[in-house]
Amino acid sequence: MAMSTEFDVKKLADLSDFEGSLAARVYQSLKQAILSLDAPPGVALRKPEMCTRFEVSRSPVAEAIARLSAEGLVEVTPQSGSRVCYLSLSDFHEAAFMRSALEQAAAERVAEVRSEADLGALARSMHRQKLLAADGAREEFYLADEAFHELIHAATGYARLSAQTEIVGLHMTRARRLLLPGQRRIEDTITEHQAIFDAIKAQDGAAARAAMALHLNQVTKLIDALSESQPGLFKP
Amino acid sequence: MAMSTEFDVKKLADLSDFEGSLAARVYQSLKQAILSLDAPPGVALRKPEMCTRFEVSRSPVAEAIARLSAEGLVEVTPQSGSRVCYLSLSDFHEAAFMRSALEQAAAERVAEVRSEADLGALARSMHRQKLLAADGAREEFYLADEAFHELIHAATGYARLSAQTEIVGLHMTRARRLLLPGQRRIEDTITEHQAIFDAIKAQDGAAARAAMALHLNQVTKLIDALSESQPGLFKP
DNA sequence: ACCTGTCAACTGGCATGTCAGTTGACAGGT
DNA sequence: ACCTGTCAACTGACATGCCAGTTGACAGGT
Repeated sequence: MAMSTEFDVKKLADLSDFEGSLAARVYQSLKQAILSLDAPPGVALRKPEMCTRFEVSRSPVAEAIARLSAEGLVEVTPQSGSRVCYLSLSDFHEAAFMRSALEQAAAERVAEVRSEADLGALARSMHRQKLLAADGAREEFYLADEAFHELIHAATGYARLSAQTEIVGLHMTRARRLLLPGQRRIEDTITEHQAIFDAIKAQDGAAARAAMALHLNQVTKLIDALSESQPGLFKP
Repeated sequence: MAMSTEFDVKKLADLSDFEGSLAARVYQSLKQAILSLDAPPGVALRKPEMCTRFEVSRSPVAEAIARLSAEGLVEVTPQSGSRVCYLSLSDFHEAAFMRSALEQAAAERVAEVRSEADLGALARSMHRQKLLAADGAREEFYLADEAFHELIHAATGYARLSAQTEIVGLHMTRARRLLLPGQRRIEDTITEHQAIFDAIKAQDGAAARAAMALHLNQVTKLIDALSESQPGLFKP
């Protein structure tokens, strides 16, 4: 079959990699596995298996799965089972729409209210991205990419914005893992980030919004192309 | 003291008013109480009290509080207690920012993709709002107001948008309860809704976005004025 | 009157016991 | 071979038991 229905719990990150309550750590470990597609869409999440894997009881596992269910990454059928949600093109589009709405608003606001310190942090991030791209450090560039967006969220002065943006965009983040970014896409990303940065520097809110919209729309284009070349990747 | 620290559990809605699992029902009942300010900010949520009130065990109550904590309505101090979050002007502004971002994007999209059926539903909603306003039915108008916004969310075709908008805007919704809308505000609301509707009808995305921004900004203005006239309502 | 150390009552986090609904394998009839 | 009724194994939901950390009242020293 095209998609495995089993899931090796050994791939789950150890709880010691996270902090907080046991339930919070189980949640983070599972979310990481789901978003990285290590836990493939459709796979059954067996609580007893998780309990032995993490060496915890069912309580923290149940709470973690309940939270993932509330966020739409896991679907729970009462008295039957829990499984990782299938990839869905409509879920992706919806997540992309909501995330884009929040990020456009954030970029526009940051352009208007940014401090010199914010601008400096963003400039350092741009510099770092270019260095990593030149080194071909793809994994680190991915992290720097995310960090750039988080810097923009932070510069709005809204503490919860980053977390909320992540939640509404979860289905986009997961689908994005299907794309293996080549050197070309990395360079395009930097160009798009540069446009956002320039608009923020110039305190041009409308331009920052437009540049952010353009940037996030690239992922949508790539996913749409992928779904056409590989029908069956996404559920109806 | 200005704000009660006790909370009469008798004000909680019965679980039979909701559907789903016990945990889901407890969650809805508590959320309703928090958003309506029946559960005043800062009040301690005592689990044993809830258990006797709802006649359930601690499990569903714990899950409900965990979810409210994840959404930011309740703050949990491990081994100490859980309390309803205090009203915060910054939380309000943040929620208003995020909700406005999503609603502006929704209004813009609906203006562009609306069907005739969508337009008809919105027109009926406008008509109903005017009738209720003429009757002075304030509580029903409040519900019709919310329904109008939900119709716009639904018309985007994005199934989760409405729920996500509600979540990111929770702190705005709660603070809004401090405002007792007079006849004047109701008429202003209708005027603002009409502007949104007209722009959607005219398929003018930019106008719909602007009208929605203007509409939601009114609440911010009123809350800001309230916080100035009554300092101490909001925590630092 | 004011600090301060003690301790009992309370809290949330976690482990575990129990139960009813779901499901899939399988036996038996067609 | 196919349909079908049965049932055992599994699941999630909920109840309950236990423990450690927190807190506030209070006694005793200053």
